[in-house]
Amino acid sequence: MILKKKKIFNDFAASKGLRSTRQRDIILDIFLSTHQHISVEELYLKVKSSNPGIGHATVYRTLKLFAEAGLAREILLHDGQTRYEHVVAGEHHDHLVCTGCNLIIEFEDETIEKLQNEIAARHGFLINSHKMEIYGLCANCRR
Amino acid sequence: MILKKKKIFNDFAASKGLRSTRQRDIILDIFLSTHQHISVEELYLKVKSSNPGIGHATVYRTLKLFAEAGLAREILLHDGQTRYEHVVAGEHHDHLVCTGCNLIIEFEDETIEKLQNEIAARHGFLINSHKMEIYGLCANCRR
DNA sequence: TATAAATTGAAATTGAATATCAAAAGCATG
DNA sequence: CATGCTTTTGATATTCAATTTCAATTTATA
Ligand SMILES: [Mn+2]
Ligand SMILES: [Mn+2]
Ligand SMILES: [Zn+2]
Ligand SMILES: [Zn+2]
Repeated sequence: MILKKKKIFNDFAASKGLRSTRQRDIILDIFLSTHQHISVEELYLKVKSSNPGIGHATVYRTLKLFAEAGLAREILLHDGQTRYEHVVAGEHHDHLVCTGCNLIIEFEDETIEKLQNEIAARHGFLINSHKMEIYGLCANCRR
Repeated sequence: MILKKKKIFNDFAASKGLRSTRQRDIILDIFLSTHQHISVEELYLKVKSSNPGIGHATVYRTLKLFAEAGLAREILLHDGQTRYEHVVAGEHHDHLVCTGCNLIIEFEDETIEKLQNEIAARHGFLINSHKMEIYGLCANCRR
């Protein structure tokens, strides 16, 4: 799985004429070792702890490349921090976000996706992406 | 319609013990005269053109009050600018956003709303709000 | 190895949004 | 309509994420 993702990035890099660098390898390794929805700052700190030399700008730049390569998806919730999550080929999901404890639950709903497509078609839109987030309180935070 | 909205704000202000100020009246008038999805900066410039004395901070503060009063809804699209739209009592809609020309089309879909409620309930969530945006190219921008 | 081009990272900059705080304005009271 | 207290305002500073800059370093290719 991890190897496959590395291959995806290498192929992307090759197709774009990007050079292979130690920094990108490290950042990719660490990104792949994390769980979902990590903020750039969190990842930067993780990277820095084992590789103090790697800079802020490089982490930002590299995560954008991962998104472009299809490895990562950028998600903007309501906390002013850009987060990235892992893309699983052929899968899509949206988010339930607890405003109490920041818990994020993923869900997918085919009917909603289909309706979205219909709505876009009805208005002549060619869909590129969509975002859907439901904000509220999770079971724990309700009481 | 406009009078009704002004009353809503006045009642809100009264209930909160807020004072009535020239600035808030002006900003409300101008907000109510605009169309949907205006950014804070856009509104600020509009306000300043007829009332050069009114400051940046006051516009930000006042728009937050409008949202709190239920007159306005804050919307965060993918351009880093907070926008506000008019709230129509009892109505809700989501957005189709053209990444080519920034056209925004509003839509509502009861089935989607119902499914969202079901999903939240299934996970024990108490919904506070949700956002759903579909990004793509509008009919014009497609060609 | 030499050369050209891409990459990096410290530091500066940007841009939206908020905080600060002295001055001004609103409001209740006599 | 003056007094005194509280809220509001707005110029300015500050914050914070993110981007830009650019000299130095690294990579790829010959
Ligand atoms: Mn997710
Ligand atoms: Mn709208
Ligand atoms: Zn929670
Ligand atoms: Zn368009």
